[in-house]
Amino acid sequence: MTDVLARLSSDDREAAKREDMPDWLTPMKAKLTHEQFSDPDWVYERKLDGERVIAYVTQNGEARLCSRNKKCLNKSYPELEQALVDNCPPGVIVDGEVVAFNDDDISDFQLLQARMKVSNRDEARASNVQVYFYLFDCLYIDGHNITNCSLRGRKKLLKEALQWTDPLRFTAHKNEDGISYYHEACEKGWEGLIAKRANARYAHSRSSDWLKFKCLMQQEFVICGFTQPEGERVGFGALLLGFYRNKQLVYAGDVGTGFDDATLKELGGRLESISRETSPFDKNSPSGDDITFVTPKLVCEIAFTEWTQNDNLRHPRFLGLRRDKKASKVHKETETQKAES
DNA sequence: TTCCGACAGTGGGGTCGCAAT
DNA sequence: ATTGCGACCCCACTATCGGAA
Repeated sequence: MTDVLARLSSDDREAAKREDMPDWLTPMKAKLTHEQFSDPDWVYERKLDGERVIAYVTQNGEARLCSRNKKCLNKSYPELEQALVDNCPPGVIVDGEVVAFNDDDISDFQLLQARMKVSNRDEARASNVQVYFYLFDCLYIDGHNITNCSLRGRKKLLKEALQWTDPLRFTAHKNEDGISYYHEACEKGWEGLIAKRANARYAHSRSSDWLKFKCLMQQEFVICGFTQPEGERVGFGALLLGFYRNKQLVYAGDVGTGFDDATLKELGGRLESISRETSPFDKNSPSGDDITFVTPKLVCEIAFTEWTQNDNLRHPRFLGLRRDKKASKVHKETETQKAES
């Protein structure tokens, strides 16, 4: 038994499988849940909003960065490639998230997108968007595939294997109090938490051994129009959403999911009956052949992850109609409103 | 029998690059 | 030169089916 694996429990040592380093391991994915919990058999990590990257550091000491869909990302993050070459032993596969932070220290996907286009080291140095690689798992080390070992065992080997210096960061976790940590996370403006079953092996699929506790935003919007359905879809494609700012309707993007077939048909019929030619929006109205505008009087509840820079919703989904709210009272909830007459 | 996981299909914002206009 | 489209990232959700529990 090698020194590296000697640090594992006897069960984990048995689970480690000696084999050549694989070219590709399908990344494990988390399932979304709305029921948060505290359980001592689980650990809780900060959920970072960035790009998933699996890094292969070969026996020759070369680093290959792969996206979730097997695309090579070395050109996007040359400084991460170099950091892995310098600080990770050869013959290791690690799993993590590449992120960029905004001024409030919140992982910011829009900022990261500005960095994804970088294609060499000079450009990376010149970019003012700094990226970090938060590692949270180790799949292969010291000639062994350790995906059948427990999460705790893999994390232990991960922590000891690398020299932890920026831009490489170890993803810390809490061993208890999932619920209070979740509330803390949302107050800080984090994207949420990932809860992981501490003794679970690494599954090459979406698994309920990893669960997303996402912090959600939710508010009402005015339905201002709809798009035509495509393919087998019935009723309508998406709803055009708006809110009032200075008594003008501002476009907040579209929502196209969260409906079952019955709702698509029913609501689609209702929208047809209140359709109109002119846009209810202010001068920044969307336009297009497949858009039908409606009289802005129906209000719906929408859950989403965040506002984008253009006043659009990210990851929106329809929760239901609101009958108890007047359309004219719908504002962006983060904006302070003057009293309306 | 019921439930769960995997897939396909629909929809979202944003970015880039290339082809058609 | 501008526009449109697909391919990437990040997703949520519904409907369906077959196998596990």
